[in-house]
Amino acid sequence: MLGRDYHATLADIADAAGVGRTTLHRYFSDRTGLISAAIEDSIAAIDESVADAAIDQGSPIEAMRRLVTAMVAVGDRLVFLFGDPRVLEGRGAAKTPEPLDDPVLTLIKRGQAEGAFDPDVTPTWIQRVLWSLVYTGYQDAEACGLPRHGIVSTVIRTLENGIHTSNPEHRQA
Amino acid sequence: MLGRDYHATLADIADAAGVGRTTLHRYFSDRTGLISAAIEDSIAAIDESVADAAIDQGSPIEAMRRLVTAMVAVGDRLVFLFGDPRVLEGRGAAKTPEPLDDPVLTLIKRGQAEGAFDPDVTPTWIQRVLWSLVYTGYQDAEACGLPRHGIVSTVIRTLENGIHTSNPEHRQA
DNA sequence: CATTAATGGAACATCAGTGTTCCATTAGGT
DNA sequence: ACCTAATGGAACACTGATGTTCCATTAATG
Repeated sequence: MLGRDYHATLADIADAAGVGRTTLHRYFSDRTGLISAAIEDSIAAIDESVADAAIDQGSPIEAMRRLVTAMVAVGDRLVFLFGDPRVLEGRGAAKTPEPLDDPVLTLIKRGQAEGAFDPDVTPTWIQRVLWSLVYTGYQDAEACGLPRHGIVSTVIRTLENGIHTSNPEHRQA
Repeated sequence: MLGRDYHATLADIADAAGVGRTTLHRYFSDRTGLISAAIEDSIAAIDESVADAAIDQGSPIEAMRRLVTAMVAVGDRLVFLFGDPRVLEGRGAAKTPEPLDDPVLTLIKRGQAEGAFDPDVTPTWIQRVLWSLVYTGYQDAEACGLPRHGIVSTVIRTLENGIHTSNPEHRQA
């Protein structure tokens, strides 16, 4: 719910959850409390999903494919956490939610070192592209009601090869 | 300003513009009036920039590169218009702001027909990837203060070839 | 069945953002 | 220098979201 609209009213949230607004306040002291709880929960869910992908094992390309699958699976949490930059704004250095960034960057660097990923761009850029395509794919699936595995395939395909047909003569000037 | 935060206070906006809140109300009847004006302005600016790119001419690949350059140049407007889906929500069928979608889709279809772009994904998907990478690149440039031409190159590179090194044996299973 | 805890509706004060009015000040044009 | 229009500050009412209290109702437990 908060992923779809970070500024959703507490009444709307309670409504969507099928409980009364009073009950919501009984479980979460105030709005920030609820947001914090949602953030914790999302980070935990994403962390678990990424951990399950075991991206430190196998070839970088296969690991990246598993990672994309894992990320799409928790797309709603990703949209919530990173869709609106204001969600994580207040917690800059305090509770860095990036135990998930680290293994991903490690994978990217490993892939670059092994010659699988483009070594001429920064690992951070690849990470952002990854996130960006997963986000786009997830949104697409949500909007059109497409099945997840199709989206995962498309995201992986584009992530790996871009939008060109796969002949190698087109290179940047 | 509205691009960075769609829910910015009118006082903040007036402040950022260096005028008083009263003056703001004198020029724009109400908040929706200001938003509408900003939307109109952004659409016009994007439209002009995209028109200048002349994406109906030249090879699809070159045209796409010019399009990316043009889009990054008006990145702030794009972030405002499409960053928060609620901006364009109220104006669904009324004032379709997609005179810019059409030429882009035309270019994509032309590129697919001429064998330049991946024919196995939908034009809409390519369009969303394009937008997504431009958005990501622009945000990156804003955050790190990078020069625009560098970002443009990186976006084009990733858009065309993905994150793989450019050998064609890695294909989806 | 009786007791207890949880629920959710209603009502309330509070606060922030908005839109308006009024007026003193200032910038621009003659 | 003078007149006019634009500006922006202060104050106000209004609205919607929030957080709180109180109480009737319901579900769960013995």
